Amino acid sequence: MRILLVEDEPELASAMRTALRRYDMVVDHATSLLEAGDFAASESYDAILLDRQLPDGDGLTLVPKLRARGNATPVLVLTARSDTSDKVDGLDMGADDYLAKPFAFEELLARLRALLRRPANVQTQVIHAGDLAFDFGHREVLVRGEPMALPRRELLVLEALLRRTGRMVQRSSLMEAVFGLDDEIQSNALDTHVSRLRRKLAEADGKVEINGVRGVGYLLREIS
Amino acid sequence: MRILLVEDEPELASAMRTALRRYDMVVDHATSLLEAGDFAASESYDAILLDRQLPDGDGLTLVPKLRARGNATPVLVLTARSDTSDKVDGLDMGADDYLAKPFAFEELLARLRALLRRPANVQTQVIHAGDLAFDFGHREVLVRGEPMALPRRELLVLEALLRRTGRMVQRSSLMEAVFGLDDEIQSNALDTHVSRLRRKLAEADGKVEINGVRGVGYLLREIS
DNA sequence: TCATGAACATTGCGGAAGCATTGCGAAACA
DNA sequence: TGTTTCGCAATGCTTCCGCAATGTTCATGA
Repeated sequence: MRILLVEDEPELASAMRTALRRYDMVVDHATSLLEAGDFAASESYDAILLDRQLPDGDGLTLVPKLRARGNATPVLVLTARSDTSDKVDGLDMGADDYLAKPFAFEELLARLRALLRRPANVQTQVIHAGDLAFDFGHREVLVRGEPMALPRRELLVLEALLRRTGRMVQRSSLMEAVFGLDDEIQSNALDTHVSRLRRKLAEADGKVEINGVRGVGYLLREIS
Repeated sequence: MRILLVEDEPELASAMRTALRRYDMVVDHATSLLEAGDFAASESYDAILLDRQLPDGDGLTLVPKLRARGNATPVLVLTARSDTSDKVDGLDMGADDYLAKPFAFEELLARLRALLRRPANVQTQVIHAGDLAFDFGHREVLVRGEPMALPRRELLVLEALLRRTGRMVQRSSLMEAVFGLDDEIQSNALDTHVSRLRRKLAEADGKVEINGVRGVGYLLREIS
């Protein structure tokens, strides 16, 4: 579990960090709104613990920014103020829960657990063809739901072909997708990979086929 | 929005009902645990407002029953008691939020809105694979019911893999889960942990296996 | 239609890159 | 302060990859 702690008071921050670590959480620590925004943008967290009183503004203002960026990370807001209208603000701005300081650490933990209970599986783009599913985000090929191990280069070939299922992919464009720019390949390495991929697909799936077209390139086709 | 209100005190119940209606919520009203259970089983609600002090027992006991039936309706617990340990109880039993009486109606509404915004809490607290059970609430691994001690880093690896049992977990994503940001690991530390974890799993369980996939990452698989 | 050459297909091989495992010293923890 | 755990580096091992050799297909032209 990875947590972003946004708290400028050094003592409290350090105590919380230690306590959270005791529960096997990996904690990143930001001390300002600005820093917090950067962290949240560049890393991915399971939850954010957010103090309101920060040197460069009200922590709450971070929440709508995150949401606008499509970041749905659960946010637990910590604050010294505890009257009702403040709570309402926090929850209405898209925070997920609210905890008034001072708090018992146990309660913090329990609330955190409640937030983390939600599914953590990030949805990524998946392309289907035949009985194949290619999960781009996780760089994984599934055959009828079962993962199939593929070497890196073959995976790249398959990816490039699947992105244009049923249509031609130029040889040059395949080369670029598989080898990039830096490698200067001077053999039939590409053909080799295509060949090996073909065999594996035939064994595992049998419903897709890679056709070569002389002088042009390759295309992947579903066979009926 | 359809709400189930579980509250035996007639006056309070009536007031809440009226207030909720004003916000266009459809309210069903139960006055006992038994009745609440029936309602929840036969109808479907967007949220449940649950008093703890009911004529036939502690309202909280309803929550695990619901969850066991696969009912993931958000539950907001209302109670006169407000010390920390009670709150922890409530949240750990699967309730989603907690509000101490007396409360401002505005806060109730804000918390309710926050609950309704959440994606349904479907994920269990415990993940099973082979003879393993990973209890997220208590941060503990059980092998055939017996607790198994694991160092922090290995536990993090296992957790990350179990959250996607049978599917790829990218190396980078594992690194994040295990080390976070601040550590700049420049060795094969991750491989080390995976290796040690492998050995322990093989000894203790034998029904799960961690497969490495070159250039991509790892996946945890149940072996048949 | 057949000969011919060019482009693609397949397969084995050696070097290399990536992973697995283990011991060790330092750091964290109790 | 004794114990556990962690990061690291050294070692051995498996897999992968580019290559080249060989086989196959296909278009072309006589």
